[in-house]
Amino acid sequence: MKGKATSFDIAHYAGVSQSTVSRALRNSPLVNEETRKKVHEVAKELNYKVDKNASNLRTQQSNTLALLLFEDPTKDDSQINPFFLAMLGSITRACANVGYDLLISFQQASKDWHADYEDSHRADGIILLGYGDFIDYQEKLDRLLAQGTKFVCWGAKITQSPNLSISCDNYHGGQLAAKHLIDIQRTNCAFIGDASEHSPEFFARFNGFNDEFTKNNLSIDSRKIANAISTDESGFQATKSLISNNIKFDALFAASDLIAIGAIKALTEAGIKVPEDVSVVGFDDIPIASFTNPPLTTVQQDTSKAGEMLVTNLLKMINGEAITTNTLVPELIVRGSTVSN
Amino acid sequence: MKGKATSFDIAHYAGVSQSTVSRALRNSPLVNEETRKKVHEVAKELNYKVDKNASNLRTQQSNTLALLLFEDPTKDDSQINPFFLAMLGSITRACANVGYDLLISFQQASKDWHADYEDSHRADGIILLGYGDFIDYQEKLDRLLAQGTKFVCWGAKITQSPNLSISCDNYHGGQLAAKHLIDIQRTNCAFIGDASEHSPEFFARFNGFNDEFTKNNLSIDSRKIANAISTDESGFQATKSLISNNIKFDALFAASDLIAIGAIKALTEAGIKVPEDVSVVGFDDIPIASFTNPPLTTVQQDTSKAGEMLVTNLLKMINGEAITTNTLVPELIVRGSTVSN
DNA sequence: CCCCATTGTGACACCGGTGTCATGTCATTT
DNA sequence: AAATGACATGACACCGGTGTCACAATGGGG
Repeated sequence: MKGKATSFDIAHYAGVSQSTVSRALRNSPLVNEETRKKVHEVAKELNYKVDKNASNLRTQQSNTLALLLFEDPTKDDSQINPFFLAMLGSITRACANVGYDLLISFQQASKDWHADYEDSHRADGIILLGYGDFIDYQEKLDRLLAQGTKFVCWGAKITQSPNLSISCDNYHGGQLAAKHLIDIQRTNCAFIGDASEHSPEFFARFNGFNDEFTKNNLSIDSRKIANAISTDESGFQATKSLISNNIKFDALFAASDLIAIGAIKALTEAGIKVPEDVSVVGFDDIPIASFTNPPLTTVQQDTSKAGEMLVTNLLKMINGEAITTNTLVPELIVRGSTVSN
Repeated sequence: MKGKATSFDIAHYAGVSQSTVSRALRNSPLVNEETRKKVHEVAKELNYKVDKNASNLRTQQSNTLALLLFEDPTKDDSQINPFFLAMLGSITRACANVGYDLLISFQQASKDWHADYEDSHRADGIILLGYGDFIDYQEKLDRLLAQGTKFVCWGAKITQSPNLSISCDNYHGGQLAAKHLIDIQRTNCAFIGDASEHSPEFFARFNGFNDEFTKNNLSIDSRKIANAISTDESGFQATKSLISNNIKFDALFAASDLIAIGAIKALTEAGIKVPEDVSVVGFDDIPIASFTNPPLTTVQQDTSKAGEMLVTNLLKMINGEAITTNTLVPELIVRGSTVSN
């Protein structure tokens, strides 16, 4: 036997037509039980596998989803944001559970990525994963929308069609962090992240945090807010600049765990003790979080559920079903960076 | 315009035949420069993208690689081994660099996974990634080999065709760990991992380690060897059992960082100080390693290079070219778990 | 005994490209 | 002016399945 077996080969050996082979292999009720068995037998013997390209071409669907990962451009090229890595893992699993393949691709925001996968019929739908800043992509997202491409977004705000966007309840997460710090009486608080609508996720976290403070007749001093993107390096620099400007605080809320890790490093290097002098709260609960020194108190996003939600919602869209949930409830995980034991 | 544009639509609007469109879009030298431009113009206007299924079907290749990840069965379902996650990231990048798509799939060792992707023409080649224990898969690997499926393996020993296997020089890595411990005069050493050929990677690490000790007229007491799979939990339990058996040692070599992290936890809980009482060396240098308390001294595998090597070697195989390198040189990273500063 | 419904199967068009071969045009050679 | 070749393009078979339609065989009801 040269090359791979085709359905014609099976047909030949099973003594039926190619049509029947196709039907039998897909367990169509139209074929006789006996022929069905026979065909399956021969197929197994010849190690036959349906050619996905042919099948996809004919049915016009691929049973494949594409995952596009956008990264902070300043990131070291070999390191991926651990939160996304965790999401990637859970999305992969979620896809496997529903029998879909997953295509993965890293994208530069600048590139002409939009819809490439779905347009070329490589995937039935697309999952977009990037830290917050989707405003730059708005135009491209609009185009996807106009083209009728099926996609879901993590964290982004898509005003025209809010269902496309799936995210953790970042506002509530911010509140949780604030409540905790108020509980432990650390109310002179700094914020490291991006308190502007440019980063919708970070902004929501900040707003929840800030509103909770306000509700308790407290406030965040605007001088204690420093910008950072989601890397430990950026968090390190931002915190260092606060310290060197001689700004005092006894608590610090970081918009992400990586930022928090950088912040802890900056504090420690400056001889400021965590949590004795400054309590630090992060956001995400990345795997590293429980291994830092001290272990990081953080607002947990359940990546496992998140991945599942992205996949199931996308499939619902593809199948024209209604989407019911698109928000994930975060949870506060208290560890040693806020309270010593 | 209903549905997506096809090459016939382009042909119609550009006033040429469909054949010419196909040629023009692939920049065939056969078409006139002017028509080429015209066709590209129309294609762009209609937002045309080549249908990959049709194209792949005709050319019998997919420009896609498949990555199969095998995991330790005892693993928590939502957590992926960080080392593999890092590899996944680098493989993804390496694929992107050479213009290939990457299909990702998690597999149970028991499942009938072999060659599914390549047989069904979804991928041109397969990358197998799993921690060591490929002996169980030998039969399946043989079948892949017999079928002529193109694939590469991380870490596995494939005796019939050693080029298929790509790995870090685990033996040398073990030597590095041993040299370091001997240097700092910690020679009463325990080993946690699997010192049997059942886990080829762990076994090689142990052998390198052990041989280096022997070379220096030292030895590893066999009672100080405990089995563990590559999870922190398993490392924790194994170390705990050594301690509770009242076995004394002043150094510990763990076959992987996760094991080392579990070991440190067990030691700390038992009131044994790292590194003052026991120096701990891991293997892999996963991202967490530098954040543990104390930071972990470990043998680094350059995942970035590893991913690249897997991809380029696989492509060489697909294209029938010779493979030159299949070994990665590890490097010792000294941190606080062996020497205090 | 004829009609019609049911069941199982084969023939065939079709999905949207790619590659081969044939054809046509024009400039160059003899 | 006829022959040769280069260049540009169109027609068409083909990749390997899927879905529709036609048709044969069987069985039950009128």
